[in-house]
Amino acid sequence: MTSPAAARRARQLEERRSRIVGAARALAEEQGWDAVTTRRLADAIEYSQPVLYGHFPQGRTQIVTAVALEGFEELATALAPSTLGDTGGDAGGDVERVRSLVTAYLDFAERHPATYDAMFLLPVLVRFASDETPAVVRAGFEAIEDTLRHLDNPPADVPTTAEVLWGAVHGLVALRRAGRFPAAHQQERIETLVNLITG
Amino acid sequence: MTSPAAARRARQLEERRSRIVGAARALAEEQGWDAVTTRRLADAIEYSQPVLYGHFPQGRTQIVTAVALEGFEELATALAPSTLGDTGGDAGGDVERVRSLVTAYLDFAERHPATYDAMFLLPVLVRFASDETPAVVRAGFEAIEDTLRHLDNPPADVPTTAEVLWGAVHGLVALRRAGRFPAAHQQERIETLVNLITG
DNA sequence: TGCTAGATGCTAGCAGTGCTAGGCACCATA
DNA sequence: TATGGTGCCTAGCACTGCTAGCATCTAGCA
Repeated sequence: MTSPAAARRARQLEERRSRIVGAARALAEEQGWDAVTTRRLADAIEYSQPVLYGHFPQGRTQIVTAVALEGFEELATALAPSTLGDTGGDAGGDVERVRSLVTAYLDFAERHPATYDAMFLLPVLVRFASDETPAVVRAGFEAIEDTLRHLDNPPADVPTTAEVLWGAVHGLVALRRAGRFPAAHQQERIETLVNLITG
Repeated sequence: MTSPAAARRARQLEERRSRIVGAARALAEEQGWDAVTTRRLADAIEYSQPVLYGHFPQGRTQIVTAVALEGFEELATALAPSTLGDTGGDAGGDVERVRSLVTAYLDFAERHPATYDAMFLLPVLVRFASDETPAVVRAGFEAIEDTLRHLDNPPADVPTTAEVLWGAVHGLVALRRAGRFPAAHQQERIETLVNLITG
C-alpha cells in the first residue's frame, strides 16, 4: 500500500539519484575523475554532501560504480550489431565483422574515456568473472564471443580467443590513453589485430 | 673543484634519494600506491616531509616516476634474453621465442604489480613515444621488436605488430589485475596469443 | 483542522592528503 | 673563533572523503 505521496517521493528520490550519477559522469568526462569530489557533486545537484550518502552508502566508489554500470550497458549495445550481419559467406566477411567489432569498441572508449576508466581502471564495487557478475557486465563480453562464434572460420577455442581479443583491444585503448603509443598508426594497429584474429 | 666534504655530501644525498625511491617502491608493493603518502615516506627515511621536495621538486608524481624508470630498466633486462637464442630453425622455434617473451613480460608484471602500475597506469613525468623518451623506456619496446624481427617467419610490419603484441600482453595484465578476467585460464590465453602472433 | 512522530537535509567537524612558508640551528669556511 | 650559508624542522594551508548531531519540515492520524 503506497500512498500517492510516497510514490511521488520515490520518483523524486530516483530522479535525484540519477542526477548524481549524471553529474558525476559529466564532470568526469569534462575534467577527469580527480575533479569528481563529493563537494562538487553536492553543488551540482544543489544539496549538501550527506545527501549523496543517502543514495550511495558506500560513498564515492559506489557512484563511480553506477557510472561504470551505465557504461557496460552502452558498450553492450554498441557491440551488439557486430554479432548480427551475416555477410553471406563472401571472402571478406570475417575481416569485416571483426573489424566492425573492434572499431565499435575503440569508438566507445574514445568517446567516453572517463566512463571507460570507471569500467576498467578504477576500483569499483562489482564482482567480475563470478556468479554475482551483473548480466549487463557480461553482455559485452558475450558480444565478442558471439561475433567470433559466427565467423565463417571461427577460432578453435572461442571463449579464450574472446578473452585475448578483449585484452588486446583493451591494451590498445589503455596504452594509447596513457600516451604510451604514438598517436598515429592506430588504423594500422587495428588492421594488424583484425588480421591476427581472422588468420 | 669539489672538496672532500662536498663529495661526501653528494654521496649522502644520492644515497638518501635512492632510499626514498626504495621506500616508495617497497611500500607500494606491500600496500598499494594509495599507502604511499609523503608523510609515510618521510617516516621511512627518518626525515621530515620537506626533505622529499628537496630531492623531488615535482613532488609525489616525480617519486612515482623514479620507480617507473627503475621498472623500465628491469623490464628491458627481463625481455632481452628473448631476442637472443637462435633455436636453429627447428619448427617450434618461433613459438618458443614468442612464448618466452610473453612469459617474461607477464612474470615481471606479476612479480612487481605496483611497479608495473607506475610504468603503465599512473600519471608520470615522462614523455612517451617522443624524441625525449628516455632510452631505458624504449628498450623494452625494442626487445619486442627484435624478437619479432628475428623470427623464422617474421611478420610483415614488425613495428606495428610489436605495438599490437605489447598492447595485447598489457591488456592481459590489466584485465587480470583489475579482476576482470577469471583467475584461471591464463596459460590458455598465453598459448592462444602466441599462436595468433606466430600464425 | 491540529498535533505529533519521523523522515529529511543541514552545519560543523574529523582525520587524512599533497605541498610550502618561515625560521632555527648547525656546519664549513675564512 | 666569528660568520655566512645551508639543511632541516615545525606549523599550517587548502583540499579530500566521510559522519555525528541537530533543526526543520512533512505526512499521517485523530
